[in-house]
Amino acid sequence: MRNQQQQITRTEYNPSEIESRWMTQWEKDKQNRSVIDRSKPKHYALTMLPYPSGELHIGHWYAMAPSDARARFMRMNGYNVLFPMGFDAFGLPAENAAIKRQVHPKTWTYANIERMRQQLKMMGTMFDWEREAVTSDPEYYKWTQWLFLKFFENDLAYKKLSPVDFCPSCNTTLAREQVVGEDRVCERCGTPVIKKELDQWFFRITKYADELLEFDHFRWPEKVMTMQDNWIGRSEGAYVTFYTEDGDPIEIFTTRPDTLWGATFMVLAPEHPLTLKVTSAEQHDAVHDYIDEAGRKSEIDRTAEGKEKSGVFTGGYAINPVNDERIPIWIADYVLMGYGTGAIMAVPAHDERDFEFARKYGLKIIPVRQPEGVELNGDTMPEAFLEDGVMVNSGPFDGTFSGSEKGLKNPGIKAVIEYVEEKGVGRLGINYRLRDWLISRQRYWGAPIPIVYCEQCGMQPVPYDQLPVELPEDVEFMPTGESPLRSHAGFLNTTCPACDGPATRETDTMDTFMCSSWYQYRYLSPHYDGGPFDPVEAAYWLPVDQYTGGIEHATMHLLYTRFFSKAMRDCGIFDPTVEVMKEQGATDEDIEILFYEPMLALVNQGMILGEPQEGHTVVVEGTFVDHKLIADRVTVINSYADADDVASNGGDRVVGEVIKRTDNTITIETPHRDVVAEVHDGTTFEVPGFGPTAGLQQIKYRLGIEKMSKSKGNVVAPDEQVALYGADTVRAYLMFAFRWEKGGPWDSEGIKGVVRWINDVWEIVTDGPPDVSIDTSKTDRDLARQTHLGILRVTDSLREFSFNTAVAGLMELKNAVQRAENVSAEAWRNAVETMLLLMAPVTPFISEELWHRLGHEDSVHLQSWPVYDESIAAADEVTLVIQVNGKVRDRINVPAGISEEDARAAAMESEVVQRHLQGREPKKVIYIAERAMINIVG
RNA sequence: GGGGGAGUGGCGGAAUUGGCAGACGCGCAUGACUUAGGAUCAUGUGGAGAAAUCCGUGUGGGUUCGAGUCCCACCUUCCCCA
Repeated sequence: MRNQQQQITRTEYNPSEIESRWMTQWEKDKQNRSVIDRSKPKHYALTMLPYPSGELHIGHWYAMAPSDARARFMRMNGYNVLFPMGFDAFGLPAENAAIKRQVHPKTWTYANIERMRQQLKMMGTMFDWEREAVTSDPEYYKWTQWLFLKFFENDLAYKKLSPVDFCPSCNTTLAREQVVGEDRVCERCGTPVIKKELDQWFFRITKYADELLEFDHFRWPEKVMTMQDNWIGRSEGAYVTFYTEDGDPIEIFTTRPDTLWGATFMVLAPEHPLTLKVTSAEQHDAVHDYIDEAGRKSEIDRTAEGKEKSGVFTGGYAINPVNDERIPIWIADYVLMGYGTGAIMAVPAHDERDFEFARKYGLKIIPVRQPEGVELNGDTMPEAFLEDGVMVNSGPFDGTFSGSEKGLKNPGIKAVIEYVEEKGVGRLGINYRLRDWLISRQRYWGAPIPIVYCEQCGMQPVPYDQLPVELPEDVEFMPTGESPLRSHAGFLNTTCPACDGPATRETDTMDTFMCSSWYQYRYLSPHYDGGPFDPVEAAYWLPVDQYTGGIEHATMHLLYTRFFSKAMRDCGIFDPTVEVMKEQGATDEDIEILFYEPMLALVNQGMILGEPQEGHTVVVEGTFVDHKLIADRVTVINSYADADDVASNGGDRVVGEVIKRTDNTITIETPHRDVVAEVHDGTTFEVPGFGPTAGLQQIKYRLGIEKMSKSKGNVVAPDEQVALYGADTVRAYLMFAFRWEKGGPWDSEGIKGVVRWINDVWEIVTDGPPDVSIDTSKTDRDLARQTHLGILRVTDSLREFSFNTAVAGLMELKNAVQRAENVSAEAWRNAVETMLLLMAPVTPFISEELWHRLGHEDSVHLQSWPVYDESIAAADEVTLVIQVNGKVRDRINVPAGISEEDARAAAMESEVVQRHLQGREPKKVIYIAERAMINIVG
């Protein structure tokens, strides 16, 4: 029986009313305003800021809602939490929208921000909106430009003529990582890229390559560190100089100097400056033809594995500096001028590509490393030898061990590098795959690069007091291949800061990755005008303690932001912060942490994919022309059985499931074959619920698990889900449905479990405590025990970002409270209050509402996290699991804390155990007290 | 080709890191209440079997009193880089 009085006050759960009310209240109370409070430990939680594309989609929710739950959890655990939000607002889509819809990029961007900000608030996040930063605000990009100038002053920004990847469709240059796939297409639009020579701005990220390889100071996923490691691609080896017979030096880089004695020929890139010089008269024509041909091929065509390698002998020879052998010089297009030195030494015995090349052109192969006790023969070996071995044919090094391992850790490599250095023919060399960061974009909607060009004084930085260099709003931004700023006279023409003479501005804008490389600092003081951030705020909040976001940023954003923090350090930008820290008595250790890394911990969430769906079952009537059905009428039916209800009009007719849809056809799967039906202007559609407006777009087709996209029609709109179930339910479902790191397809059935859970919680609390008069001491203790087990489970889960098990733990606790019919009001209240506290990070609105309905005045979100008490959680009785030879045979209830002897005695009394022992004496008994398990080996 | 993940019921996933496999939820089944059920409630739900019991975490081997978890080989699959 439930308490009568409480039952009267019971109301239906109405999420939209509750949520809008609390949203307003929290804002009024400034509940989420984070200010410096030195009495508490700080926790800077950060989640990647969105691009303001127009609508907040379910992926944003999936990334942000769990991050928010974690931040709220930390706040209840006594931390002073900063959890800011902003917008990465510069970028190409704004310009595309401008071109397509005749709206100004600024108008479009800021309208989107306005809308998305409201949508974000609906989510119930604890974002401190007073710290919001928008990268396209002049008060933001002023400091982006300021940082550029600092880098420029410190020789970390420079300009050079450089071939760049250019997307002819987006009409812009692309960074290396924005070109994707085997076909080398534009990341954004899929168009194949072309090469273009342009004067470009670069950041000297390669200067930090080694430092960026240090991953000691933070807790990042192994995967991200590996990806960055590969991306930087450090290789240790040697630069060795060969000479042509005419005495011209050819420098090569090799990661395997231990194979120098096996270099039987050299290969130059066709573009190598010495190519023509070494070419003999007889080979002149062949070499010229080859160079022409190579010039027409793309880099991919030239280097793709599996492609047959081609080359031409130049007729020239070089001398191998370690053994004075005369070796032929070839040219081949698989050697690229832009990589390394544009020349290689070829060691066919120990390199697959060189081996293939040597066999094809009948070049000499000399093994210089072989397994012990085996003799390799260059003429007969079937493939290059790449395994561990001992050096041979290598002069002084014969007999030295040389493994397959690369780098200085390999004794053979180390010894040979020392040898060539001593001999003066080579030196230790470290090569990186990482290139300098190209930041120039020939685009309008970005931060202008603050440089002017004066005919008298040359390139001049814009003085700091003239920042920001503002983007003019009245521009023509149709794509021309040049920056639209170039045709804007008011922007372009300026005066030289040095001589006051006429000058022109740099019209390139900065890569938006630059804006997002330092936003974590701007959040601290988005309106501060004394620098990029307020040192007082920075001294307290930095660095970021917990970062969350998508794995897709592993090698771009996350590498760039690390570079930024290190470059900023070297430009002295943190000096004022250090001063403040010192004044406040920070230890050297505290200060050191500031410089480790921008984000100390990182967790990557996965992706929400589209829900698989069956296609509509349809009746299509029309006329067959060849094998194509020209459709006059398409009728959606519930099942095949209903097909007869669709009156026939006498024409051709097909019934089946729609498995595919294009702009003007649908494919129908029938028992016999798949039929393609083409629709025309006169085709009528009958789709239940759509009436006369129904069209081809309303026909659902079969869909597997795929990324959400508008064209596939599998997009889940969070606003609709919120309208249906409330924000708490959507948040909780996203946390419950998958492992956060993994993600998965949306399941509109699966959300029901969360709906039921939330409704049950609402009922339990609004119904009030059970009305009992009998003795409740045992049931009270039971409920308290389960409550504390719940505390343990939810706490551990949230700490570990295991949101799905946190929600599972909350559901278990709800089940326990629901089942507890005979408990005292006090025990009930303890359990329910604890449950609401544990729910607060996950479902902030309903937790707050019910907390207040229990009579509290303070917000649930400002309470302390419940503390687990082991003694309350301990059970009086436990189930002893009895195994015989490792298999579970019996379970018996025994008092908790039973001794090993007693457990053993109890186990041996079990009939089942005796049966399985078949009279044998136990050889051994293993008792695991903490698992209440005993294993009898007999 | 190289590097890194991941394979557990019909499905999403748990499993205290070597100790009761399948928590929690979806779905499903049976029943109840219902004009109705895509609402709600109750019970059940890895497979086989009447039961005792046997089988079971991609496959094959190994270590161990004990393996989803550790080791070796293989298969499948996803991501990243070529």
